[in-house]
Amino acid sequence: MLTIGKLGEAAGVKVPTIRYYEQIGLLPEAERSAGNQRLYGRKAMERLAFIRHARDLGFTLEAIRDLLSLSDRPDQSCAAADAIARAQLAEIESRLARLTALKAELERMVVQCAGGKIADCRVIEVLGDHSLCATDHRYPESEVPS
Amino acid sequence: MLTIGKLGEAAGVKVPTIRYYEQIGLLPEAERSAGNQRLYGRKAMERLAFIRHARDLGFTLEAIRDLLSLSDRPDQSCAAADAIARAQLAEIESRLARLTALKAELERMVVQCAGGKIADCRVIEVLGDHSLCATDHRYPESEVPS
DNA sequence: CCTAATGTCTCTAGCAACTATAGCTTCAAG
DNA sequence: CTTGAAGCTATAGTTGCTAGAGACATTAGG
Repeated sequence: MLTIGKLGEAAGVKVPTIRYYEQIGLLPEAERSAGNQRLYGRKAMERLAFIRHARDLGFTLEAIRDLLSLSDRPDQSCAAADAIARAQLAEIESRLARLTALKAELERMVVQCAGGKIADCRVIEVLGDHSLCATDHRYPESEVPS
Repeated sequence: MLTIGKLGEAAGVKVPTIRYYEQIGLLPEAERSAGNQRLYGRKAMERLAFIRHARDLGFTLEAIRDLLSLSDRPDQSCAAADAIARAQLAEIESRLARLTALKAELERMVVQCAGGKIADCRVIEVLGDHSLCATDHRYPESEVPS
């Protein structure tokens, strides 16, 4: 049995985070030693590793909660797990597309900064004027106030 | 002069967000009408557009605060603005790389889910076992508890 | 065996960047 | 003149932790 510190070290999760996961019900309440310290066995370790891995993949704690409750019922269809993973994949693909566009715009900004004065700085200028950039702008010219 | 609702609509920023920006000092305190309602002119609109655009590009409010104070001193060198933008670019590049790796792993997981039972589900399995994935795993086998 | 240094305990508050709610007042349209 | 939308303030909630305070537990060294 491991104390919370050892578990955290082993799983690459900080101690307060483990206590937090217990608090919100992602981890079951741990056994306690005579001196009231939490003790963890292999099952807790595996559950924590599952959580950490899913977090690394960008799943929200809510999604992880769902996945964990699915994995507790191994005889059910895995369609739900598949759906959660697919949703996560779609989410990541959309973030990826967005970030790629942002990167392009930032690169343009940075390249165009000639190292002069603020008044001529493309970074400031581009940020201040939607029409200078390629990304969606949400208000028509007509609505710009006087 | 625009009321807060019109300004928000025009700039694509929600009303409580505008009040929040004022509260934390990103926007100056707005003029008020006789009935104590906020009124905004073109300068406020431009400042808000600047903030929204920078937020869209992923800059933190802190970075935006810095950029705004730079843009208030147009005679200074733009090296600082350039540095902020470059840092943001580096940050985005790193997130991009990470997301690309995650996407690959999620795709593998999803493809391998044969549509059977949870017990055989690759999604659950891969999440539960670090050794089945390609990403960094932070604890050596020797530290896995009994 | 005692002490000092860690480690753990609970509880509370804080972080970013908003979002939502409650209970008002003010404004614009009919 | 009334009604409904939009505004006001103030407070609390969100997600996923992280940091502190002050008290108890455990362990390593002398």
